Amino acid sequence: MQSTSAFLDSLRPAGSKRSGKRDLIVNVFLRQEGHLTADDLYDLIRKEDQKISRATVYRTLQWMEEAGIARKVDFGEGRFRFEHSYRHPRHFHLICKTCNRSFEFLSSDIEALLEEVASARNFTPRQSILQIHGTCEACRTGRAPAVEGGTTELLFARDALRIAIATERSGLEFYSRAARLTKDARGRRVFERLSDEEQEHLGKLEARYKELLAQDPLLESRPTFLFFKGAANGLFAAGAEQLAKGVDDRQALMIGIRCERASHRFFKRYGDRFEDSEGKQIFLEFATEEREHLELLIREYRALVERQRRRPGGRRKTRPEQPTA
Amino acid sequence: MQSTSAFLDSLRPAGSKRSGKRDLIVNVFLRQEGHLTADDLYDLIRKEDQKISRATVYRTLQWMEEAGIARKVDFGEGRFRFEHSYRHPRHFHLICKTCNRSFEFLSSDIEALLEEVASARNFTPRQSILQIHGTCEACRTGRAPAVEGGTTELLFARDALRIAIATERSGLEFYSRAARLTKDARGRRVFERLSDEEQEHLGKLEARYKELLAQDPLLESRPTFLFFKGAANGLFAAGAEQLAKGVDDRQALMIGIRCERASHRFFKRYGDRFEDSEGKQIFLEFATEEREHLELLIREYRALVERQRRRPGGRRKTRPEQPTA
DNA sequence: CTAGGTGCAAATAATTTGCAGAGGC
DNA sequence: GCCTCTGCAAATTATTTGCACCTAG
Repeated sequence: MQSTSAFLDSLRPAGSKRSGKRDLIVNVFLRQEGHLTADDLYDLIRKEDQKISRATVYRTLQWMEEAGIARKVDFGEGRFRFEHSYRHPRHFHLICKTCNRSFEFLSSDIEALLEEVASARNFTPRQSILQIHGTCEACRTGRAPAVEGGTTELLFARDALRIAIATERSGLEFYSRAARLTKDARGRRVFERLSDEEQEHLGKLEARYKELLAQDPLLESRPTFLFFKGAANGLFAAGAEQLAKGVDDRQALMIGIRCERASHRFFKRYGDRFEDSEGKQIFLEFATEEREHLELLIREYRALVERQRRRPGGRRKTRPEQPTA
Repeated sequence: MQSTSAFLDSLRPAGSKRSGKRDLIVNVFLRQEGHLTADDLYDLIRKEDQKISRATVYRTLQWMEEAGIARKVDFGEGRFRFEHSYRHPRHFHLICKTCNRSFEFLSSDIEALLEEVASARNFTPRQSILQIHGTCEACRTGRAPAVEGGTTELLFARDALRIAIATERSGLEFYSRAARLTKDARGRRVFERLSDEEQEHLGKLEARYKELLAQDPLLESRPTFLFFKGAANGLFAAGAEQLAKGVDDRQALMIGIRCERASHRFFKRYGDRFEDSEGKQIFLEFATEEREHLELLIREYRALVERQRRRPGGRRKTRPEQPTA
């Protein structure tokens, strides 16, 4: 965590002064893992400096919120709790009413549905709060679970990386199959090129995944943080299946376009969520790469349609779909 | 609303006394539509009786919560609001940070995902809070929307009835098609019978839907309350499509079983949600009917497998699936 | 030297509680 | 008559603020 102080300096708003008290409070706060009440934090601070008052803790908490270091969360207890947002994406909560602990998760599926609901109601969403209240495993069974949660940053990186890898695998499958099936020579070359790129990128991602595992030996056995059904077999899996059923060159390109678009959107969404960390890099790089593929495919699609129009082949009932970025 | 008082009497817990003050507070509360703070309610009460104190309002609110008349909701404003739960299913909220109004919705899709998340984390969910904070249409565009929300009870009944009707339509399609395709005479008769039942039930549901519309002429144009993608074309739609692709008698029964089970679950889930109202009747009746169909199909399935086992036809690689309720 | 930052004590805001009297059953 | 309900005022809890003093830039 050596970059923490650099991060803090960068976030210090203009016209604010350094102060030993504040630094102490911020540091103690960032050292904690869970969701603290103002009083929890006050007690912790008091252990290191008897002379800090409650008011200062409250004021610093407010300052941290404005600075984007802390997020205020409300678990319906009649007082607020705070979680730090440094390398800690926005997420949802499971809240145990027995032990008052809370667990974090994210669901791409739910987030997509939330967007649909908001849009159906002509509502502009800014932030969503989702809490599942109930009883955790430990409180129900009376003994500690085999593996604890671990840090959110690592879990998030792990899950997104898994999705990225599955996507690359299915993309590789898709493009190499498409290259085999495509009759049009130019289109085939495009698919071959993309297949090579997916292959290369896949290698990189797998290396990153290994690095991640090295940081926490139990990482693979920790519970899921990011739920995303659509990506279980990769975002290209459905496309690859469609290819097997037989499609023409134009359709193959269109399927590729849809898959790349889904993939780009996914990585853009979650890349943006990271405040500042290695994870952000991975996802945004990925999103950019997918966007380039997408644009390449769209150009190819347009070119193919144009060539077919000039040299019409079989009859065609409807005008071919027009792709958009 | 003439059954309100009967409802209240039934909910009055043992060892509690009638009191004019309390009755007044409860009645004023139930007359309101939105989400009131304790103070909003106090102000309203004060208009009718100057001599009621804040403490009594708070105490009555607590009593109403215990009695199941009111639900405490927390929109993160630092104080609680209350909504009445009489004929008012649990739901989620869209909260406008500009005008502080809130809008209600429900999503079967999201609820299903929430259950999956909880189960993946070995968490026993008791209640979920879902709030989308943002800006409502009126605040964004500066003018009132064409049609307002209406009462939740009617909207819920409307949406669930639409889903029920779509389900019956697709069920009818499924069973009549299955009856045409089934070679086994006994199986065919089962499908014919179910087809007739769906037909009859469909008529009933459509009549109920018309009654609902009579209660609110704008009902059809009001925004969606209950979101459920899976049911857009009815819960049997996918099954009917599979039939078209060609299946044998046993597979047709199995598809029917799956569809009935999905349908039973859906109506059970939302029927249970209604505290007490006509809607509850509709859904629970429906759930019961679907359950009976389900059991009939399972019996038939077992009988068919048994007959086929005794008089083996073609070779079969795997043992046929065993259905469960 | 001056705009913040800090401690202390008092203020606020929502909600709860102790207590004595009022009123159902 | 007993037990619950009610009003009033005081208490409680989480959080904020006024003010005098302190300190970094």
